Amino acid sequence: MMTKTGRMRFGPILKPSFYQRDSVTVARALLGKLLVHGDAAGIIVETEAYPGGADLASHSARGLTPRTRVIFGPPGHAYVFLIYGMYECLNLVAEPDGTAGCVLLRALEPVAGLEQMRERRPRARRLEDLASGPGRLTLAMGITRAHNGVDVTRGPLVVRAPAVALPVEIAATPRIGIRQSADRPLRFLIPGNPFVSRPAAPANQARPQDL
DNA sequence: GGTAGGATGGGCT
DNA sequence: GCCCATCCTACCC
Repeated sequence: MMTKTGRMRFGPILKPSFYQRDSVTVARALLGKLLVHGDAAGIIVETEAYPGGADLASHSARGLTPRTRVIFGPPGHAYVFLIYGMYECLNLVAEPDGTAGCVLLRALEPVAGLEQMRERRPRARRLEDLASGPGRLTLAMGITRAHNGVDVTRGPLVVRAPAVALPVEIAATPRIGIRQSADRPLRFLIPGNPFVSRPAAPANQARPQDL
């Protein structure tokens, strides 16, 4: 989904009903949508589903705590947490209110506010490295733990549909950097997109006839 | 091209 | 006290 020509046009903000589905459905449906924060925006090209319940990789697996409260709350809100003492990761809460489940946003293809994003990521040499990883994504977009719990169906941090929806090919792979439930194919990405944090292994790439 | 190791702090046992 | 849903640098082909 390289958009070398012209300006990306934004469609409507995704409504709470978009998020009020199971986390795997939401993780797949978010591919090709636009994360927008102020002037900065990017196409979501890589996600991971963190269903609650039996998935021990999910923060919510061990129940309701001060940290996991947001994940059990209403859909369409941001869950932001600190990882490795240094970086922050943005999730979008899925599932109905009272049920745990969220989607980690792992990589964006930047389409707007590039100058601002480069200022926030002075070390990123290539455009492909600006937001290609969960920690890089939050840095580039100016998202911090101050955004934990905010409603992403009402600005300034929102997800929008593109003005012209395009069919999105989806590949599924194991999630990155986890030990529990490491084999479950709950990472979703647009195969061949150069902005993903890591390419899918060829054997795991969905072919057009599989969709 | 590749990988090993360190930085750094909150959550939970 | 241990475990991380990570990133960057140094160093080695």
